[in-house]
Amino acid sequence: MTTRARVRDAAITVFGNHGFGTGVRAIATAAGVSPGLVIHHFGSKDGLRAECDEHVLRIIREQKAEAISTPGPAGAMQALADIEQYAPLVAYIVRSFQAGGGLGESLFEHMVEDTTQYLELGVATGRVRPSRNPAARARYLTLYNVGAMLLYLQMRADKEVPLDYATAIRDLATDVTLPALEMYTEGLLPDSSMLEAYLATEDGAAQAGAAPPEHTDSPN
Amino acid sequence: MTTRARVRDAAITVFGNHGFGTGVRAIATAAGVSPGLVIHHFGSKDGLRAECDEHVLRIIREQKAEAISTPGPAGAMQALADIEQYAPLVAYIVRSFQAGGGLGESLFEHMVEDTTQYLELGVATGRVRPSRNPAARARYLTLYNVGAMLLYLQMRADKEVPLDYATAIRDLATDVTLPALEMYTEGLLPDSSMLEAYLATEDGAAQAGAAPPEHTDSPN
DNA sequence: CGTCCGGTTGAACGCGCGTTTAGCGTATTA
DNA sequence: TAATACGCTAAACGCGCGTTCAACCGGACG
Repeated sequence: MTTRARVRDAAITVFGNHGFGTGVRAIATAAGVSPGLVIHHFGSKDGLRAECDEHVLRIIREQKAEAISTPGPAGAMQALADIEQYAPLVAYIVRSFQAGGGLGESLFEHMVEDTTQYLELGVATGRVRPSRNPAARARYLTLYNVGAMLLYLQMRADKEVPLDYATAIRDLATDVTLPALEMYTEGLLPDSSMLEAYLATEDGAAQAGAAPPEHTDSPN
Repeated sequence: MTTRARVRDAAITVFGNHGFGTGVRAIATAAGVSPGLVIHHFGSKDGLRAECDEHVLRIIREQKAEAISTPGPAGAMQALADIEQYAPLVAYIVRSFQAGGGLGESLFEHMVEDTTQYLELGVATGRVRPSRNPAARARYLTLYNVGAMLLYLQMRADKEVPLDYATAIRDLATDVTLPALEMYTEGLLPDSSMLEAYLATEDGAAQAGAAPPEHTDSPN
């Protein structure tokens, strides 16, 4: 394994555990090299960061991103099996979302796409109710599930300890599964008056119009 | 208005617009004073940050936090009226959630409490379906709505421009209202098999057991 | 064997950070 | 009026940051 790759992997781990504010010297120490060599290989700290982003994205694309791109409580179960193995990657990704950079947005768009296909399949096989605007629903579900997970992890990570993502996500699943399933099967509102009122507005009609305008209450 | 308060308010604005990494000198310039005076008044940068947290929390408590503590698409509408006025506070709060600190958690717990009462009222008046575990549902709804909003705002804020929170939140409402209302009224799953399967498990029974074990499908 | 060249080091540089300190000006007080 | 306390500034200090640079080392090559 080349030194360059060793530095890159060490950077991913250190960035993930301590944030992008960590100094080059700490990364160099973790990789067992000198600070100057890091700059020599990657040009600058930003260059290193960019190469880390690229590498993480490449790994995820290779693995088809199944572990994180399947939202909802169903896919989360089997994802826990892999998450221990990819813990440094997960930490890095969480930091990337929090810090802004392009990687978070890129991953998010992938997840939206995967969710869209996942929901389409569910609708086709009758396991998911159809929507007036499938694209908006897929984006909504992705935004809410990813956002909630990030907030949950971040509130847990306030302690200095690097945080065990596997157990944290397990705890999240424990806390969330019942209300999520309730929501998914029974909804929140006892009747459809609010939805109909919204659909009667100009905005509501426009939003629903992006999908087939006819709407069926029961699938199959 | 005392100079101390002017520095504090300038710090809230600058922290909100450019993050907590901003230097003391920038805050001092924004407040029209010297860097040394900032330290002289607040002891250290952390002391200043703590006083900002305290001040923000006090303002929100005074205003009963109605603008941000009522989740769901209903309360968000009237909140937009006030949000322009409190834009610096909102920016600071968003930064606080992203950066960790105690303020985010504190606000979150307040929101959970408010959501609990809000949902209880809705259930009592028949406008919201009852839950097997109202506490878990309130926490779930708060976590998901706050998390989604933070993620949405943060992905929008990637540009250097300070970001207009009023229009951003309006856009979020536009994107989310239809799928959210669909979800709230019709759910996602066509039948209750998954929910029943989960309730049959040990975990599911334990989670549902925290609420009154009998469950009614229709309110009133 | 001599030469060269890429990988690597350790020391140094410049910079901006948070913070300290000495001193100034002004208003209050005896 | 003289003394004092306080708000405030300007300059500096020490530190850690990202980055640069001269030198070194070991193997490839003529």
